[in-house]
Amino acid sequence: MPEIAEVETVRNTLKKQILHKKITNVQVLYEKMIESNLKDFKKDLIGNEFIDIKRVGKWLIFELENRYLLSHLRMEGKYFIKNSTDAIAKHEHVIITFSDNTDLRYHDTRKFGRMNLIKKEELAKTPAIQKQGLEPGDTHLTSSYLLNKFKNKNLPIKTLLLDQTIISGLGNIYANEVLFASKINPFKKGRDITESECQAIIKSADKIIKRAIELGGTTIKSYTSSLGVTGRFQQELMVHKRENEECKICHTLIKNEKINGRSTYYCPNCQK
DNA sequence: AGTGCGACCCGAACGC
DNA sequence: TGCGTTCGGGTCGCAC
Repeated sequence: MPEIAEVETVRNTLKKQILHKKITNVQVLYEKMIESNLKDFKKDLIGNEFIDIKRVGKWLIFELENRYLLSHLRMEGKYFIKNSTDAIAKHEHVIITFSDNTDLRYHDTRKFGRMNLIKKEELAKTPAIQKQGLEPGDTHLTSSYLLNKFKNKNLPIKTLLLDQTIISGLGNIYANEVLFASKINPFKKGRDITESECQAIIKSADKIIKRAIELGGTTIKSYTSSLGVTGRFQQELMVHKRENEECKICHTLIKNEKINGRSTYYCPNCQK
């Protein structure tokens, strides 16, 4: 399940593989995946080339001369490079063919991912992009910024960490890990979060994301990035998916409870 | 405005 | 063994 570290890994691997190659064909096998006009999607891609790949939060942004192709992998979206002559595999929904007879293929078992081809000037007013908050590692992400965002909130901190308009890029796995590293109980209300807890969140989010990127992300279920790289961060998970296993710090059993419908793993002793 | 929750998907895991 | 049911994950949009 791609989070910011996975998306960054995909971005880095794809940049080495697909830039400056002429697009000769586009096949869309699952039309609902494309949020923009389908005919324009094909017409505006064919004959052009990707000149860069950027990222905002969990959104991948493929840059063309006049357009941006926005791509969100949601939980299980993956990109593969294959030969155009290879048979189309199950769950391959969008196939972009280059003039050297290789394909960029988007694969998504859950069909949750979305793509949107927009004119460059539309990027700033595209809601999904425009409302993204600050990323871990951004120097503007300070404790006063977070305190201000949390101060009137009655929602649990776990839910607030998943709100992309506050911090951009944390998903369920890293939200659980960040709270453990910060020694904060996931049920604690936003308005009760202190300045030093904000500092701890900023520090651990940055550290955990950097480490996860270093290790190529976190492989849960079937997730692999475009080069078949297997994320090794999973081995470093302290609480996520470790229900009823011992806390690696104090040996208390890790709990799993739902917060706003999302599995929340925490150590009831370390995170009081 | 803030909050809660169903819808979108389908493979895996689970219950019987 | 096989069938039916439940779950999960990020985001959006709607209801309150």
